[in-house]
Amino acid sequence: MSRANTRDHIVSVASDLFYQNGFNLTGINEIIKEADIAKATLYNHFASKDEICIAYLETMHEQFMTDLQAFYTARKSRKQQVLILFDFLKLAFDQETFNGCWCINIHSEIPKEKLDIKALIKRQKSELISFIETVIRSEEKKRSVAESQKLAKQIYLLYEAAVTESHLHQDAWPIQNAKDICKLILK
Amino acid sequence: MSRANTRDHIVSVASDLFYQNGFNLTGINEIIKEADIAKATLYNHFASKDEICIAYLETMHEQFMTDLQAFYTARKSRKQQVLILFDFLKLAFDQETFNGCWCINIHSEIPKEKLDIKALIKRQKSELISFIETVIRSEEKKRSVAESQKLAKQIYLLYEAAVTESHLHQDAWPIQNAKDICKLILK
DNA sequence: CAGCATGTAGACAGACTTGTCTATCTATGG
DNA sequence: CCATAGATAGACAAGTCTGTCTACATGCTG
Repeated sequence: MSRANTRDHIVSVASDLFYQNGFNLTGINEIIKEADIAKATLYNHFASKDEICIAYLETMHEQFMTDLQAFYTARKSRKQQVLILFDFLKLAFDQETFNGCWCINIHSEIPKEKLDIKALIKRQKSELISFIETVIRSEEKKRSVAESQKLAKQIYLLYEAAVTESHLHQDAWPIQNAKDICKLILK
Repeated sequence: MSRANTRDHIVSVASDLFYQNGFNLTGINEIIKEADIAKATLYNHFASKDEICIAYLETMHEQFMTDLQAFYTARKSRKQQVLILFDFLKLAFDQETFNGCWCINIHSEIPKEKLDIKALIKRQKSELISFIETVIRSEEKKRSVAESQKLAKQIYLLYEAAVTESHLHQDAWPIQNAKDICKLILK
């Protein structure tokens, strides 16, 4: 591991630990041990555990949006493109590392007073809604701006439910059902 | 506080703390302080913090189902009865103490290995699905068993999304949108 | 090669965690 | 009233947490 990548390495290791075990149940000492770095190194890169949390959210989100975009782009010839959202989720669900929505997990764990983190999560969710809206508007069926925005929000809700509930129930039925509903509201 | 109610009192105090501040961020010492009891008293009633958690989930669920049933029973003359689910949620959302879904919060916080707690949450969610199914089947429109079950699951997903996302976004739009979708799928 | 930015090991501080335990007190019910 | 179940205050144990700090080492770049 070169020094140029130390920060990324820390975020990567912390991300895995946070996502699998939870933020509060992952201690600083575990991160440095897993990352094989000194504590001072960690604190050279991050002022606090909360900053690592923010880096975690940012990194996960960026990767997620990048992967989703690529998934979408590779399937641009299909009808009802937005349904790929659920196919994308199904692939994630089938991974052994799937542990639900990291944003929801963090949101459940952190104190209410951590407004910066909560605001970040909201922004990221809004970006997802915007992506969905973009996909919808790219389809043949023309809708008004208001319609598209409402539809995007509704599809977002379905997607979010599918993520959280497939994890909670340890089953894919929420994904399939959410997709079925999505087909209905697209008509 | 009479001794007959000590256990209930502990659960009540712990429930508020867990729901507002999170399970992991609420310590035993805080519970005994808030409940104004001795530590030995707490451990006389519960073998561990996990047992308090289970009592918390059971108590919250029981209260929730009781309240929901009452809410439903008081409105049995309306069409599309199942939509009251979202009205019920809106009332909860408007409470200052609203903090999302306690099951989801706990589910996000506890280690994967706590299979008993996860199983309990699943059972409780299944009870909610069953309730929704009962409501659906009581309506004029006749559906097959399979149809009712699928619809119940779909409405459940909408409800769950509405709870979690209204909390996350600190806004009621997820509730309204979920309700709109529900109207659509009921046709 | 040399200087310096960054990394190291790990001690330290102060706080907190969950659960165990003791001697004594108190509320309840017969 | 009396016996007992349950409550009390709080010490104790062993561990963990986050963040600070020191003296030294090492990798990188000019």
